[in-house]
Amino acid sequence: MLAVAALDATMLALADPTRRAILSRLTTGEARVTEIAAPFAMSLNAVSKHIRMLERADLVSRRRAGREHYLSLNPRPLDAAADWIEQQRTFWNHRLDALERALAEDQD
Amino acid sequence: MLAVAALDATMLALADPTRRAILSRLTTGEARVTEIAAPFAMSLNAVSKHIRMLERADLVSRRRAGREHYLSLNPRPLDAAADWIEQQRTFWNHRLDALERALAEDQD
DNA sequence: AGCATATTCAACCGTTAGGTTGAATGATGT
DNA sequence: ACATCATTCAACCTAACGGTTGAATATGCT
Repeated sequence: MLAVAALDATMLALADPTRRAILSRLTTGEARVTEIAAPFAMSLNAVSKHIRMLERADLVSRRRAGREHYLSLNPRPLDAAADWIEQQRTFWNHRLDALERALAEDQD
Repeated sequence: MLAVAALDATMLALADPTRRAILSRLTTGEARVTEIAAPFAMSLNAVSKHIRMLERADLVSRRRAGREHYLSLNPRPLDAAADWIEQQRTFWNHRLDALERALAEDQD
């Protein structure tokens, strides 16, 4: 139950291109909210909200240093997302293998 | 441009748990709309809409046989999604390596 | 103390997601 | 021809998303 809900939150967080860009930015290392917001053609507030969603999905964590908030990436939830996709491909390939075998039998 | 938009559509389609369940179902092979809808506690119409979104993301394609529509999985767009996630992890690890080297230097 | 900076909170707005119900379309079977 | 089955279309609803602006909060600087 909890694992499923966690994947839901992760996938939802990844659905938005701005949030994906924020995560990419954070692979380089920590950054403050203002720094993260700078490249985007939207208000600081909008970016702040995106960051909050990333925190809810536990993809980002926050370290307060006075008035500055340093965000950092937490890549662990990405594992479950990658696993899900990998599973789909695995099952898909199994099915294709079965199809191939069936076709081979037809030729006999 | 197009590649980015395609990833957007894929990620958006994957964001919903019902749609992910539909994709999982389709790894087994083709299925009709009614069959796909059966397990879900929602109307056929709702599932039909989800399927349309999956088609828009090119994750599912449709073969009409009389009044029955057979859906099948197209896993190719998943590659880009998996690649994106893998990139994040790669960059993240590079950054950690750099950190380790920095710490090692500090000890000299 | 007073001003500037970093960030969030709160209220609002337009669009879309996700669902419903009811009617329309189109193919099947008798 | 007719009733049934498979699916979509259309209209509607509510909640959430993604954005805005303006005020609040808290820290830092001089």
